[in-house]
Amino acid sequence: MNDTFRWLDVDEQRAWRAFLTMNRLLFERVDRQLQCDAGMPHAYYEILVRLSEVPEHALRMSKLAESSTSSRSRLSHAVARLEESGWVRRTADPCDRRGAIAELTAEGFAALEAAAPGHVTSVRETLFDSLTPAQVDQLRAIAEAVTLHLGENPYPTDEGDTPAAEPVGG
Amino acid sequence: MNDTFRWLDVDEQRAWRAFLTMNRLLFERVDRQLQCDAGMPHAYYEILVRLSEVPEHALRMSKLAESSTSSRSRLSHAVARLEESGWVRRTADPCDRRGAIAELTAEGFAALEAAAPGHVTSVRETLFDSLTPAQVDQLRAIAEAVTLHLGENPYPTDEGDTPAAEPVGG
DNA sequence: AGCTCCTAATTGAGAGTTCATCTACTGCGC
DNA sequence: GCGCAGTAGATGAACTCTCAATTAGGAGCT
Repeated sequence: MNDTFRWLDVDEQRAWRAFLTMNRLLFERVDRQLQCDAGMPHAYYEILVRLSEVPEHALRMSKLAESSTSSRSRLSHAVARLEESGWVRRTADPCDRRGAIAELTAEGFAALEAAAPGHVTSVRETLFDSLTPAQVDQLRAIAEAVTLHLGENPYPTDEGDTPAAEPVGG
Repeated sequence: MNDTFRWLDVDEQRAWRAFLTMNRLLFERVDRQLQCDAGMPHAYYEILVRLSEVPEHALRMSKLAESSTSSRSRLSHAVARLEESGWVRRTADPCDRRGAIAELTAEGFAALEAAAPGHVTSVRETLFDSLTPAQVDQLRAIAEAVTLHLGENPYPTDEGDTPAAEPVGG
């Protein structure tokens, strides 16, 4: 493509392929566990987590999309589904009537609390149990570097809003 | 879940969340690039890569599923689509008539060759350009550890078969 | 007011994945 | 040969995601 084009060298190839394999296995398991035990895919769990960490358990759709690294369209569909399940409620924003506010319901919070331990366990078993503390730190540094390089915030939650109440966030 | 249940500690939380953010951004870009420029999602590109690396450019469906870390069902659908595009051909296995053999066509190989540089460029830009060589090595080690811990082979291609011809594998 | 441009969010179609089910064939024991 | 369990793969429905189009409201200008 560029005049500086290079194939991946041997180390990069191995890293990329191992990374792909890890990702498929990891998210396959995490997703399946959540789907079975909590009735929702991981993307939806994340949305509930974001809401649970915000004052009033409510957030503008656009903010929620940012903080869950989700497209607006995806979020619309997701919240529609979560609303059907009774876990989220949508209300109009009184200040800007274009906007909608998604709010975690009591049932949604309860579902999250019920799902969290199983989810954390599966994350621990599939990821952290394999790694040394040094590797956990390396992984964080790598992920932060990549995300920042792509011009994004690695921790979309920390954008000036106040933090969590419960440690539900897996 | 266990009597040894623990929440994620602060370091683990940060690592997990940064990892999630990186993954979404990374695969979103890689997938979009391939979809736009080559007309296939990354999962399908991987299937073509696996076939291209194998003698005769042909493999039993079940072997192909293993080596692309894919479920059988997914592979069936995927190969059906790839067959429509004329990139893969399916023939019956003469030895075991339950089996089917997927074979990369000349058009499929050409499509792969055409797609490879753009794909490698996007992988480089979204991942490797952000990392030091040491981090590339750390990432590989982490991915290998996790994959092995889950009882799988980080490099499903290297299972005793002979290796690649062209460096198409991004 | 009227017009244009922009932002917020929803909607519907199309594509990919998963799950459960189904067909076809193999291999083994009776 | 017959039955039966197990394997290889395909299939259809349900679900999620993406993309493009659409609705609806705000902001600024004349």
